Amino acid sequence: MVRKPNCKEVILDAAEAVVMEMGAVHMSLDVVARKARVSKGGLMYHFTTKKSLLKAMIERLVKQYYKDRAVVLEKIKEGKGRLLKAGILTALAPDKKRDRMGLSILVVAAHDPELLKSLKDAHRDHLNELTGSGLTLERAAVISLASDGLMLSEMLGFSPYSLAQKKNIKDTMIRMIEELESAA
Amino acid sequence: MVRKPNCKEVILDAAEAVVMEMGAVHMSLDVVARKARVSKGGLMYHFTTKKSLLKAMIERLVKQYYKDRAVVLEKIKEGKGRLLKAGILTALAPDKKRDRMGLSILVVAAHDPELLKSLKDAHRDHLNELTGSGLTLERAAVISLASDGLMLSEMLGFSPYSLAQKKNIKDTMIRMIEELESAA
DNA sequence: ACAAGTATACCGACCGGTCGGTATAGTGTC
DNA sequence: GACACTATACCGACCGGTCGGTATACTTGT
Repeated sequence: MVRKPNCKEVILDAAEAVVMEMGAVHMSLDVVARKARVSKGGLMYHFTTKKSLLKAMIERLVKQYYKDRAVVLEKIKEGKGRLLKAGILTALAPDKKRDRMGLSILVVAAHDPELLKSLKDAHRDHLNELTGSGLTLERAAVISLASDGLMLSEMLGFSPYSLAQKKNIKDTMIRMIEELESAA
Repeated sequence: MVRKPNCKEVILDAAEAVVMEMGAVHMSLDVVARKARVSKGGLMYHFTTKKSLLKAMIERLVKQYYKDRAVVLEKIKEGKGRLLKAGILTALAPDKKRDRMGLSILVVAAHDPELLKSLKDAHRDHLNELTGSGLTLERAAVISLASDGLMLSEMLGFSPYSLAQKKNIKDTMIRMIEELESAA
């Protein structure tokens, strides 16, 4: 009987994988346990209820979210004029993690929307940080909305854009905001 | 035994209401039937499987989507210079229907993501229509992304913006794109 | 005009299976 | 010996789907 050093993380990963493969509704505890190569008892040992598993999923996600945001804020602070560029680049960056993020949000939203509260707070915090860094609410919102839009697209498997197109789109947005910046 | 004149529509409405109230996962056939004041047998008469109900949900939604798009395209065609304004205004318009739309997408995505295909096609068509009307892909993408972002926000109950703020955001985006327009 | 037949629209009990959760006895590791 | 599990059995609730039956509306032969 091998002790798993970070069993919780393994289970969380498995849960995400299950959602990706079978859809949010079909994420049952048995299936997750099997995927994580853990007995059901083992799973229940770490997460006493399904709700606690779901909660852990978004909590891990929110944690990652804040970590990413710290990087953005750092970039914004150091390069004053380029703050928007930094913000948008990060917001629109194609990220493997973002896909998983979308999936986790989807499961939780489907099972128990109330659990999204902490994510909602993180989202609002992000907006506040952006505006606090000298951006007007509107410009921050544009960045935020574009980021959300891209996430939704990836999350549902939409996003008809090629990688090259995505780059062009990003460039366009940066130009748009920079022009606005200099006009103000 | 009263015959309902448009029973299918009533059931579809009920399904959406159930999702809104209890979350996507808890949308069972029994609950939907009860909500629609139809017996389970009655529901199964109209929708032989749950999948067919889900399919009907997004099909109705896609139909509405195309109807809305027709209006936008009309506006774009008549006022050449203001095409972007018209497009963006419609894309960002706060719409009660959009909320239900998001919810329906959420259920279907949770149950059987494959069923989203027709919506995906509609989404792509919309982009093609925008680019076909003289917009570059990038500008069309910005409109599209912002629209998606707003939908995601509403869909998950995010969107910390007040109505006045939303108006400002829209104005900002319009200004941004108009400036880009004149610069080109 | 009306009975007979047929298609349509709907009811609600029921079935097999799955789900979240509980319980319990046992096992290797620190 | 506490901890971190495995393995398995079980429970009640609920789920999607079936089925036999019934009420209503439309057609048709006479």
